[in-house]
Amino acid sequence: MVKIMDVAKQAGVSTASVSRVISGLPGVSEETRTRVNAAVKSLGYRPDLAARRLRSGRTDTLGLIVSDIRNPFFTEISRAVEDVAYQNRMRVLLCNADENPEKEAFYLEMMRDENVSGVILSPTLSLLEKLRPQDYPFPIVLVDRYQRDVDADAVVLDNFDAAYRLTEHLIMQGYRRIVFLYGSVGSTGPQRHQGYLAAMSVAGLAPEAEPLAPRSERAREVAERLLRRNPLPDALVASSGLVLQGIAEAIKAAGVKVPSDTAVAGFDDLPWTSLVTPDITVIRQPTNEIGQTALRLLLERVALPERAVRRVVLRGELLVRGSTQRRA
Amino acid sequence: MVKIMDVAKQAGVSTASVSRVISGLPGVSEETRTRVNAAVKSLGYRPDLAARRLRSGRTDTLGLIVSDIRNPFFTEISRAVEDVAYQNRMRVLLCNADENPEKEAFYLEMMRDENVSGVILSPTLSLLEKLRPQDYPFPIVLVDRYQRDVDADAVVLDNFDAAYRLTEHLIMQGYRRIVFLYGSVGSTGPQRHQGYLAAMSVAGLAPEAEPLAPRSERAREVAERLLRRNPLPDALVASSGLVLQGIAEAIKAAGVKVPSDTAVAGFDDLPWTSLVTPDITVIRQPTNEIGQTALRLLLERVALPERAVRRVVLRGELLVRGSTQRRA
DNA sequence: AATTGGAATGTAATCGTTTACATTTTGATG
DNA sequence: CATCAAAATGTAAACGATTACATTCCAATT
Repeated sequence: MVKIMDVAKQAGVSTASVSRVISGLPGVSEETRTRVNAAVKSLGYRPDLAARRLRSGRTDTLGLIVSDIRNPFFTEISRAVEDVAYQNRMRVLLCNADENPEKEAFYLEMMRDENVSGVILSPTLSLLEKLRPQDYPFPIVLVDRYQRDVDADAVVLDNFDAAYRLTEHLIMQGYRRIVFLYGSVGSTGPQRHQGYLAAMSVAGLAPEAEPLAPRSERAREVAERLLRRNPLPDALVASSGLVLQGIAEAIKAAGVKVPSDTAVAGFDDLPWTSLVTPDITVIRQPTNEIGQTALRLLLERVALPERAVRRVVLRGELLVRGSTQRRA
Repeated sequence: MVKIMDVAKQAGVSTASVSRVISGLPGVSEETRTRVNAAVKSLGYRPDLAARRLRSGRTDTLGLIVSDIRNPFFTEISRAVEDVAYQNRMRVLLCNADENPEKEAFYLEMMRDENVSGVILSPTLSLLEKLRPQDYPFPIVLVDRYQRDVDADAVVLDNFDAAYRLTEHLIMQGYRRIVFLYGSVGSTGPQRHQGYLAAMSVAGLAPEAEPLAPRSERAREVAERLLRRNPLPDALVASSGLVLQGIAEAIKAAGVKVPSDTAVAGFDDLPWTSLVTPDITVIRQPTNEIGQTALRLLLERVALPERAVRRVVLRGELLVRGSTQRRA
């Protein structure tokens, strides 16, 4: 393995100069710079990261802990983060907590050990409720999930507003008995539930909501039960892509006509929502922007640790499609 | 920051003993072991990874470079790999090459710099064609994509067989003019194409295939063109989930009846394939098994670098659904 | 009681950089 | 040409662990 000393000898300079050149520090003559670069290239020198990190205390590494990598929402965010990090030549440690607080804790410890510069995190509710960012030696940026008393930068959807508009849309289309199915273990589900309640209340309609575990199987069971009613509910609204999938399965199994028997709407513009017949009205989340913004916030925070906490709230986009056509 | 020296003092032993205890090495009395562990706990000591890696040359880190994280196939594999790694308390550096050879090269260099113990890689075709695993200081396990003359462990689907069986199924259902749409820039597309050709040839049918760039938009364009024909093709078969999605979009836009006008089938059991009407016949890849096997192969290779190269070929599962019902 | 071998423990060198500090060089100025 | 500040360069001390090697301890054996 070729070391910095070999490069120094080859270039006829000291190791300090070599270090300065490869780290892009100032105070090196143009002459030495080119000599060193030549030596580096000719010897194929690559600095030892471990040594460098040990001495400098820096790692140029960020952590990204998502709660479920299989959820396309987080996949998109990961890609966006990854992409911006690549442009900044930073490393990203991507971890999948699988909605499991134990794994989550393990990975946060790992981030500490790895001495990362910062972490982007979509916490489980259990963590969110007790999270104290100041207990960690690195800044944390929350994505997707967030609670008002947590003292960390965050970038989230305006969940209340999005659910409100989605519900409002259904009401304007003539639907009345609108049932809201939401994942109750996260923080987004309940927030969206509030938006739904508000819209129903403003319209003077009676709300009916079904909290459930955020698994598509559970959503399917609940939806199947609802679809055995007589009369059928006017509309079923899902608080997430997963719940929406469960509803779609139940609808297909029950042979219910959409939207004439029952309308359907939900969150997350997953590819299949526009492939089924009829295609489904959804709130699209700006995943790309969420990911990019999160990384930007994190980098800024790393640069200015004392700056005030910032919260970026993004607006969802209502994509009106066939599943919520105006009631005859 | 508390260092190994502090722990040693607290426990009344030397740094060497502390090191042995925390590394789980033999040759330490039960007595010291408990004393050290107590000191570690009471001081909240965490060994410095950089120092440890510098001195020991080990990193306990694996690399996973997928070609497209947004593709659910790779997401599933990532999750499986992650999961097994978590159980083995190993770190995983997950990178997304985005089907971009430049990014891919960058990440491979990064793996070298990070001194990882091994890498799981789904290479772009461009890399696969010139890949020389022996040029890298770490073992490489290929997933999904592979070529016979590459000298690396690999775990892949039996692409030929899967495409053969899928085509054969269509033929037995009474379809004749079966068009195969496949991504021609990867290695899997062409392999599946071969399976299709073989099945058609055995049945004495004239093959017709459309090579295309592996983007759903391209697949959609091609499918739309095919669906303007008169008479319509008997069946459209996709070589991947992405291509299948394009076909589904085209079918929906053209209002073609499936399977009475044209049948549809493809690869990858994506959630939406069973949500659309009719649901679509596909080959399911054992993603979980692929990921787990890849990691297992890698760990074994790390342990026994000289063992002969191994190639695990897994069988796809044919899921027969409504889109290929027997021709009237 | 002396000897011996193995286990337990300790000492100190080492991993390959970065960087504080000291030194030399350079070019401008009086 | 002496002086001086600024720029360039070099020397050597960190960084915090692991580990080769030396030493001590202990019980068993002669």
